[in-house]
Amino acid sequence: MLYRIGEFAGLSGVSAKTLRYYDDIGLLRPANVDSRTGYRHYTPEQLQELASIRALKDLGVSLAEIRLLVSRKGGGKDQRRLLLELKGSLQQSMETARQSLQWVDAALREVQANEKPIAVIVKRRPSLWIASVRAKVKTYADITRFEQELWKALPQQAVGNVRGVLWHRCADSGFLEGEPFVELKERVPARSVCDLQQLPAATLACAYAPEDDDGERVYQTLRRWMSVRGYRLSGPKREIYLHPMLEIQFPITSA
Amino acid sequence: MLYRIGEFAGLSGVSAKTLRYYDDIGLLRPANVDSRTGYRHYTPEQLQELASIRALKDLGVSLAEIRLLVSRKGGGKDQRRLLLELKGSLQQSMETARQSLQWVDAALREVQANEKPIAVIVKRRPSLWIASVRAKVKTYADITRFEQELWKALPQQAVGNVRGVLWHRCADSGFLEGEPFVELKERVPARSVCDLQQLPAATLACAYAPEDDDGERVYQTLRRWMSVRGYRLSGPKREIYLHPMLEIQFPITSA
DNA sequence: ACGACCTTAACGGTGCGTTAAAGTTT
DNA sequence: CAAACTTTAACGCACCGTTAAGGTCG
Repeated sequence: MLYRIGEFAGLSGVSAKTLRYYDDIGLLRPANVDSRTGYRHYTPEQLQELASIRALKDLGVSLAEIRLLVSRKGGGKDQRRLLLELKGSLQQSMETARQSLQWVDAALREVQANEKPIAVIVKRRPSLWIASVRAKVKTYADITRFEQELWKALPQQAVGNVRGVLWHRCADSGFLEGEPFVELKERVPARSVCDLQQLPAATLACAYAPEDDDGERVYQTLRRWMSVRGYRLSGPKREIYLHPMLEIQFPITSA
Repeated sequence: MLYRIGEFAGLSGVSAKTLRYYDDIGLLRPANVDSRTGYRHYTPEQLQELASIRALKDLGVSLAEIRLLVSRKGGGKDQRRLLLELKGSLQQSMETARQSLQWVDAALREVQANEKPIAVIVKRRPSLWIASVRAKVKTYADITRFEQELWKALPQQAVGNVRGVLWHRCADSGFLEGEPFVELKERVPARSVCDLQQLPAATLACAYAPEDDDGERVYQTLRRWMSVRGYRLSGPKREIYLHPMLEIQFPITSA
């Protein structure tokens, strides 16, 4: 008993086009192909094979992976490994969805309160040579004095585009400790007024605020974003000047 | 202050190619394009806009939807609606992942026990004219007698390809009640030995067994599959003959 | 003038749906 | 002979990555 493609499609609930595609990519070859007409013929057993294929696909396995499994149908070893992998990726996608849900709920509350939701994105930044001065200050505004001092101490042609402040301690801890810095495009001789160092490469959770804003809402959002995802701070927070914007960066490591 | 595409790409963590694509599809137009050279220029504010775009994308929103949101930035109404939709789809995908996880765990146990996991697929079937005889029997094999009776009572040219049994009661309930049926390709006059009726359209959870198997494992798998997903049986179970296979179908309705 | 930028254009990959033109079966 | 099937071939979708060939900037 052999089925032609249309009947097989009807029985299996898969379109004829999909069956032809599965033939083309070698995933499910018809049991027989008429050499004169090119008509494809399938057996009832192939209904079961197709069901296995569709079940795996519904679990999110790619057709290429399914083909590997079906072709080298051998190892129970391979099967176990695939299933474990699958389990991992499913757990991952559940966790991602859970976190996204938390974000959406927070965004709904913010929209309710007529505030614009704050977007957080993750970036990788390479390490960077910088010149900086570290200072304890009473208010955020006080830090600008040190920025100017740093600026004047350096040869202009060596200064890059990136400028900002590293915050080692923030208002929560009783006093502020900031470290204005500028990127260095070239090596400069050491000097007394500032430190030369490498800002380490890092993975950063970032968000933006207008420069004239105090950014408190952004800081709060980033802190919550990290705690929801189970990240920890892995260094001083960074503020980057992008007039008229301010980019606030939290260096993170997982757990 | 304007950035060229490369610098903007570096700052935002998005590739220049992606930025060109976003320009092409009208999702993020550069603030300025040099009419002579075609160079694109971006503002710092666009970093924030881009961050919102990427945040939405990471939540699984399509670029087309994001474009709609960004362009008609008006209604908080629209925003709320989108967020609620998003919440729904996220909950859905979490639920799907949860169910898939249960399946994978079950499959792992089966592989452990050296059994081949049974694939379940869902199909929609249209309604079907059938002729049938209903009978109470002691064992599954006893039903074949009625199948032959039905077979002999019908004009061969009216009989279609689909043949099987509807099970109204199975062994669990103390006795068996089955109803062999055949598809009718054309109307036939009523006759005493069998009923003529329409098998209703249904959504079916299906799995396969070799015809010589009793199919108990398949039944058990289908029952568990339904309970995990919160489906209920919506009619008699169907067994379809596809020699040498048997397709077992549970008609389902959600919850 | 050299390298590091920028431009458009084109193909590739996934998993098919959707015509279109032509041959086969009943 | 017509209707209902089948075949291959081609384009399209989303979201870019990846060359390739050629202008621009410092």
